[in-house]
Amino acid sequence: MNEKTRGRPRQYDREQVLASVLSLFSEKGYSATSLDEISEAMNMSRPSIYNAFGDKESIYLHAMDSFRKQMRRAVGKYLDSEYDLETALVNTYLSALKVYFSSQPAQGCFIFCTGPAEVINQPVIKEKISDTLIEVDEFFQVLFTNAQEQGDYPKNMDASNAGKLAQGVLHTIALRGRAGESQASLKRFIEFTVPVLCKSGSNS
Amino acid sequence: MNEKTRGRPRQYDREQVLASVLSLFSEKGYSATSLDEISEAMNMSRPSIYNAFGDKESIYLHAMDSFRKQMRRAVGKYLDSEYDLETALVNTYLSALKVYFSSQPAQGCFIFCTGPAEVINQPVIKEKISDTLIEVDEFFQVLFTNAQEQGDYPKNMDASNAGKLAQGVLHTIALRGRAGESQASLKRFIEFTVPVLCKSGSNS
DNA sequence: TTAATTTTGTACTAGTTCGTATAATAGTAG
DNA sequence: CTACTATTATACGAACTAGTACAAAATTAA
Repeated sequence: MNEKTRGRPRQYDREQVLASVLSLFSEKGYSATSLDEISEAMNMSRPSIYNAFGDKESIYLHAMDSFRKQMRRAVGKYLDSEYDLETALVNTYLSALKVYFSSQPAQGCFIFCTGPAEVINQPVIKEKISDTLIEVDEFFQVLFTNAQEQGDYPKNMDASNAGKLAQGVLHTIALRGRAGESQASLKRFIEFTVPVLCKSGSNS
Repeated sequence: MNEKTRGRPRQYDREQVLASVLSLFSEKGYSATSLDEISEAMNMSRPSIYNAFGDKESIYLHAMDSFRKQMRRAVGKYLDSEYDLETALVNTYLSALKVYFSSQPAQGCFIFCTGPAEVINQPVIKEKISDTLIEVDEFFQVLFTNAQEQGDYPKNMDASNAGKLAQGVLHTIALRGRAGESQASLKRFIEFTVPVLCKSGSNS
């Protein structure tokens, strides 16, 4: 790619304005956020936004991608590591919790707190959420599969559903945080939950 | 209360129009639903709606109450019954699943799929969601406490957090259903999950 | 009948919504 | 210095928005 391109140079930084609009959408949700507010948050004129990111739905999809990247950066390291299952799960949840509580008041998971409302009439958003579910399910499934190989988790357990349940914990933490439950309370919940997810040894 | 009241009689049935608007809000979420659409769905003129239910936010709150009643009717019976813990949990989840998949496409839980988006800027909705979380947590906690008394669940386990985890399963099922995951897949997930919730006997 | 009361229907308003047409601006290429 | 290209700014428009003023309608009470 060329270092310098022709035409008037951009005044905005792509990552930065995406972070701004992600924060805005995370606060107000998709439908309640107007393009005027988006324009102000991004510090870009409306036509510039359209030129750069497309229409409102497309901006929202970009924000979803941005959030997913942020989460991957936060928890990706627990995938290919020497952590045992329990440690990996606890660290993953605590890292997620940090993101969910990174603003005041806590806003939980951008995708699972603001996305589902739009799903029925916005097939593209539905698709993106479904895709996110699959990615996170696979993330957790890998943790359980690795643990099975290392004798850390019973081999007769279904790692796929175990992964889904592990993501379920993420969902409820996200919702609860946004609804006002305290971070301390959710940490206690995590401490209770992780052993339950791991030590279901006496299963059929 | 009087059987016959003065004034022009109502043309609408309260329960019926609440069901209509609940269905509409469930599909589109709070912010994306206009009063024109509400008016059409309820088959009531705008001023009549204001007279009966107040402004848009108030209508939404009424819809939330209506949904909570519906869920209580669906799962309340598993509270004071002779069911053992595992059966009560499975039945509760399957009953919820029935509600979540009662329309095409599945819309999941009205409250936890459409509510969280509005929470940050609508304190009253946040309050109602928080209240719902507490009620459902207590519902599940009772199941675990009863099981402890009957020797069905280890007494050294924290029934409160167990209840929260049990509601978490509800959250993830609701989200996943709305995002397109199949009912059959979620049933398999429930079958996997319930024993995990119940049989964590070898815990510290 | 007449008055009082409640619901309903029409019509309106002031503000907001998303998206775009058009032109100015700021750089590169030759 | 002239073309070319990409981004930005101004301004607009047609549609929709939540909420309400006002009068008509339908009932009960006296």
